[in-house]
Amino acid sequence: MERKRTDCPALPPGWKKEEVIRKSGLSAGKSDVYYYSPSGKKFRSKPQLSRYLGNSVDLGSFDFRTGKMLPGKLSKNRQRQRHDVSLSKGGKLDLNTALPIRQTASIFKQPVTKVTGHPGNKVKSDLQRASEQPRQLFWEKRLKGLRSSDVTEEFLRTMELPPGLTSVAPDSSDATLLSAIASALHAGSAPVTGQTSAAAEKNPAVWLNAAQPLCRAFTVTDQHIREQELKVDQARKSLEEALLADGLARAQELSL
DNA sequence: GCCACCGGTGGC
DNA sequence: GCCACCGGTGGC
Repeated sequence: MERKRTDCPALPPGWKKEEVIRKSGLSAGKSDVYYYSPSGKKFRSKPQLSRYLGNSVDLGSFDFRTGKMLPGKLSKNRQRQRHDVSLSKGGKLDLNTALPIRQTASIFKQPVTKVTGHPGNKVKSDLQRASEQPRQLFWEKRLKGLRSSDVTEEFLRTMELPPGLTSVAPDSSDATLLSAIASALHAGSAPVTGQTSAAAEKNPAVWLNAAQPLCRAFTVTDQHIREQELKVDQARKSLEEALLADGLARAQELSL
């Protein structure tokens, strides 16, 4: 019979795809496609597969019949997906933007792992470094075009960056740089210093400091600090005045 | 009771 | 008109 269970390139090892040709009836000659999970569960439609995998997996561009990811096939779900790129329904970090992620043509997100324990490896290993996750060079480029919005889906106003901050990434806008710096501040506890090696621009594969955003090194002067202090001071004064006015208004309301 | 298999149909 | 999806059932 025409019964071939094959590996499926878009699915992890263990998943099988099967195509069964109909032998009789009005639909003889047509075929049905089934998938089998590693545990042996049979799937006969994309919705069924989707339900099983949960909403953390995007099957939008997965073609059930061929078993491949079709780049041109972005479903109507696309609009929705743009809004919650980094947070899945449960509020957990979605690996789609929790980096680094291997960019393969698989419906499953595959985190990058760093292998340091090759047998026979004579190189002295640095235990500190071995424990840290590798990061993909220029991953910040994937922040491009993403903007924050409020609950009404209205775009929020973005901040202006000080003129001293410039990007080392090719083809990078101010907005992307802002996202990259914000990500660095949010994701790590280390201070953001930017790329301190000038060689990073010429040969990023060797010299780029992946722990730092794609931002040229900058210096913070006493002047900068004073300006920032002034801003905070002004903000505090404004707040004080607002609270005072509010308190007066309430008091007046009560005495009426 | 299970499931391989084909029919029927809703949505495009 | 096509076909993805799923209901239904005959055979085991």
